[in-house]
Amino acid sequence: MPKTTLPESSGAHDEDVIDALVQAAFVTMAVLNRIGAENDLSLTQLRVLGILRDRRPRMAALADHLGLEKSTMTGLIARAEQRGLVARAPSAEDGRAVDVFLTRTGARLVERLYRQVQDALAPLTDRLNAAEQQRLRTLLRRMLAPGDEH
Amino acid sequence: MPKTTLPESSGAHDEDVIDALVQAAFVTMAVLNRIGAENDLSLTQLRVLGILRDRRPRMAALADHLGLEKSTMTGLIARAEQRGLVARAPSAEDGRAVDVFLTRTGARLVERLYRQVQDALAPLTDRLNAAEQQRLRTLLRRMLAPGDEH
DNA sequence: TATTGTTATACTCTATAACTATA
DNA sequence: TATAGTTATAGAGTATAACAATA
Repeated sequence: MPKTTLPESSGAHDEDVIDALVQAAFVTMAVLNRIGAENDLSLTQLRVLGILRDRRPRMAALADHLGLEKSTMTGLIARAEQRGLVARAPSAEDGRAVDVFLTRTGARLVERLYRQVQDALAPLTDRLNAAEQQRLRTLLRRMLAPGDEH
Repeated sequence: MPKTTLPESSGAHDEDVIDALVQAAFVTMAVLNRIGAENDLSLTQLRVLGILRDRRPRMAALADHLGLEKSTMTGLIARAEQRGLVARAPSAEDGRAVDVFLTRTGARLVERLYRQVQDALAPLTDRLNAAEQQRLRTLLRRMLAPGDEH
């Protein structure tokens, strides 16, 4: 039986794969969090921008995607809009709905953020050689694969 | 060149290992977040409890470990204390310092949370067979290994 | 009636700055 | 003087409840 799951539960235990996964998640999120902070963005704002990178969803779809309430999205998007990163426009199809999308400025920022994330995480993945990276990617993808669960 | 890093950047791209890592991190954090919410705990509170599982740090050490300000810790611990999960006691060695530790109730909760996390993530890791899980664990550990970076 | 989005309200998380007490 | 912790304050993120407009 492993003794640790929460990331800081100390060091020399017989961790299982779940412990390693949780630890990797915390390390990764810490990096994303730092990059966000350096750009005055919360993790949630980072995610919003990531979604909008290649989509133009409605408020409700955004909230759904993030697992947040509609009312939370209103504030989130309002703040991003005030900063000129995103914009809102009434939907053409549904008079009640509002589309959200990146501004030019927002799109440029997203590309910069993407490179920053790559650069910040590369030192970690580079501890593995090319073949190992490939194996890791394959395993993670299979683990995250949607649909059938066996 | 991969087109996605931020987790919701859509589906069928030629993701590299960093993309897979980030996606895995978001999925894992979503699970932790949900379990926290089901127990009325934020991710940060979850981390605090995890640290205290086998430690009795001072406020400053806790803040350091979490990458937060001392003043943030004060509120965090005060709220956990009001709920009876942790307690504070003046340090024996340093008249300025305050030790933090789990109460009996807090310790029981941590064990329950640990099992919940295991149960919630098992469906993901179980998509891999035993040998693959072992390989994944090894790769993640090597990637996260502290110290020498090659 | 049901859905989309916003507003009002309240609480947690977070940082900065100023403070107290001890070292 | 420097360090440990708290308090005061302010802003972001979050949810719930009530609401307006549209479907």
